[in-house]
Amino acid sequence: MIHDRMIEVVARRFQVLGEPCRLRILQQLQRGPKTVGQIVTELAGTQPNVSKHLQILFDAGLVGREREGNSIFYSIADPMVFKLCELVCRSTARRAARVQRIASFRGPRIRTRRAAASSIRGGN
Amino acid sequence: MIHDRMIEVVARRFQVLGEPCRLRILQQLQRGPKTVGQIVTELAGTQPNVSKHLQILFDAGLVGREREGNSIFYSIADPMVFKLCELVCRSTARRAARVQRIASFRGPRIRTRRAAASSIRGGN
DNA sequence: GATCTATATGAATGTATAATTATATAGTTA
DNA sequence: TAACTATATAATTATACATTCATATAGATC
Repeated sequence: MIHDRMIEVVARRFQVLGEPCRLRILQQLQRGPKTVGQIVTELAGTQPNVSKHLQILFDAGLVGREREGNSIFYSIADPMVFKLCELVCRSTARRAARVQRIASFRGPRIRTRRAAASSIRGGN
Repeated sequence: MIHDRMIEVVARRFQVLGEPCRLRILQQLQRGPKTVGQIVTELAGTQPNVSKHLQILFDAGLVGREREGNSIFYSIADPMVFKLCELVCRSTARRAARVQRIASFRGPRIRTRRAAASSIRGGN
């Protein structure tokens, strides 16, 4: 059970993780610290864009940074993110299997009462 | 390690969870299935808004629904979300403790080289 | 079938956010 | 100090998204 203020904080965290670019950055950092330039190169993004995503990740406490000469090294500050991703991946896989079996289904408007009664929770 | 296509899927999941209203809805459903009307009342939101959030949660496979007469009962379809929230909460608490100790810190621009060398990862 | 209740959906609007371009800043080296 | 490298930031634009209001739909009851 979560406080009302805490909900906003948790939501913000999820929101920060809800961007493919940022997940890719985190994935890259999983192997070890990297400079902005390295990330830009490997991700084939623009430097300002990557820099902003890194700032957002930093503000969220997900990555840390350290200057070394001219470069700045970013690194994973909270390995929790990988556990999160693993959980989501597992659940996604389960869901994919379910969808395969049950096939696509649009919503309750189409549904007859009998169909509703016979279907299982989470049924699409 | 995650596929490139999978990253988009995972990001979408996080994005769906990155909305306070939706987290509140999920929290309500944790105690058991509820109708849209019940959720609207307890959340003090508008009916169309809650309905849309429910649709998004449903499309993401996080909740299921079943019609019962005139009402539609929504329920948790994937309890994984609560594990996710728990992980985030724990990590947030740790981070809060750290921030307390280190105090506010704006970014690397202000930082001298010495400050950078002495600080720890994730240091704000 | 008309009306009522519960829920979903479409259109309009405001707001947040990602991407891009141009520029500023910090540190290094000559 | 000037030029150079690496990174951050400001301004702009485009797009996605949440919210609201009005309305449509499905089922129940009369």
